[in-house]
Amino acid sequence: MDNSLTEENYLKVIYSLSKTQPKGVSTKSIGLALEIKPPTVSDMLKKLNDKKLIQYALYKGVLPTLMGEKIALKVIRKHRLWETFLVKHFNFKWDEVHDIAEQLEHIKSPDLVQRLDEYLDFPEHDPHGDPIPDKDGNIKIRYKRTLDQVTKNERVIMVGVKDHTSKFLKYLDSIDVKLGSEIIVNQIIEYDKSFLVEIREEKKKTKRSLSFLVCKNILVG
Amino acid sequence: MDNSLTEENYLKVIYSLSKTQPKGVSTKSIGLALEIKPPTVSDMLKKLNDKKLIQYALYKGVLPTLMGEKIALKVIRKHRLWETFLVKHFNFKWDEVHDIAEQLEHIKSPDLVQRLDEYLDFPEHDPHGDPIPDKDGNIKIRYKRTLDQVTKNERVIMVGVKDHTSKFLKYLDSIDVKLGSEIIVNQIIEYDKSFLVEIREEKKKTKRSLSFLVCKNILVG
DNA sequence: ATATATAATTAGCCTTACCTAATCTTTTTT
DNA sequence: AAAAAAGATTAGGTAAGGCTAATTATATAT
Repeated sequence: MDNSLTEENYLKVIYSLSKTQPKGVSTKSIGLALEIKPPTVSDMLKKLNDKKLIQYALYKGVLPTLMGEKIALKVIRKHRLWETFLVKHFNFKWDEVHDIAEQLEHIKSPDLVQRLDEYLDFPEHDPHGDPIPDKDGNIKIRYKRTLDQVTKNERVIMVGVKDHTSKFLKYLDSIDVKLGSEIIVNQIIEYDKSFLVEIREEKKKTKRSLSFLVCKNILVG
Repeated sequence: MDNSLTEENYLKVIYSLSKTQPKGVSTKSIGLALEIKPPTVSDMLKKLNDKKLIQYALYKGVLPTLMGEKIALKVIRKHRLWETFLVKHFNFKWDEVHDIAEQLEHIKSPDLVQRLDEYLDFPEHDPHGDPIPDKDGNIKIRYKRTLDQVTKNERVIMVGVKDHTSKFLKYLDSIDVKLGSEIIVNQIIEYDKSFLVEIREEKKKTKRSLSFLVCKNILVG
């Protein structure tokens, strides 16, 4: 009845990759994401297909079925709720919670998830701004741009990150960019596509130069 | 370096059983506790012995080494901290937390355990009255009797249970016996060794008859 | 349109953690 | 003290989830 930890991880990754590979997720990309060699992935795809959790035809990419998507969303929901919990109640930093949540997301107890959700007062986003699916798997996707798509003199709010690595998150900390920060694009340098911005917090206003790569990984709305 | 979930479960059970089988824990009892057949247990004992986590000689009982005990105590510490957390913060009942804690106890993050301990303000006992080992594995064992060892007219405090099954815990709920309850032994019925007691809470005083089996499973101090 | 490169799958193995059936050891009974 | 019973271990097998090497499909480039 229940899925193994390994199956859950495959479904989560397939679900996530399907957002950028909507025609079918490649064996290779799954292997890369899970750090598992392609032949092993092939075996598991057969298994998940037999269980009707993914749609799979030999040599074609895979996509989750409704069932598979539901399971993936449950795991993602738990992951994001736990991350929120760790940051809000245990004072972890946003760059410290991923690995722990990666373990906690596999705890099996619907009752526990429900109470966790209640304890957090039904949050809609995790500490990185990612939306938290509700208990029925509904996920609110609001339209977002990356900062590099913003035009000169626009004023936007930082609402998420695309790069979740600790390195990137710590860099954002160091330049005082956080969820909710107000960013005004003062100038765009044509030569390297870097942005000169003003970051506004409660009181502070800081001028910064942000590289194209950094802008590409900041979600604003 | 790290131990598998399975190894942790063996070490935990061997440690616990060593308290009642101090000369050496039998293969059979380990199998019964873990619901695993004796040949499987034999295999694992060899493995744990090779890792120097238990002392083992063929056909003799086993005992944890210092290393093994340390690992067991870490797992037990996590189990009891999580149980405490679930009851205190997520409003679970004391009979609902065991299975969830059985999963949570294997989450690997020393940092998380530390913050959990802090969040709970360094509790000394879990919701069943069992002592929680500190971060160095020290465990405060206070002398305890079971209620059946109490003599007539003595006044004692309920401090724990020996039977941790949901059935027993729910029975105690139903007769309003909880940690901290004051129990006065009014009479001991010779025929069936049942106890007539008075249970005192804040205001309430209730007279009850407790069977010998029930008394055997209530710890008082 | 074919040759080449890339990606995916099959074949064959390994380890972990289980199992049953058979074979010791040890303990208990008589 | 020998026989019987109980307990433990060995032998051989299974499923899950990994791997490498070899093969087969598909995609890309000339």
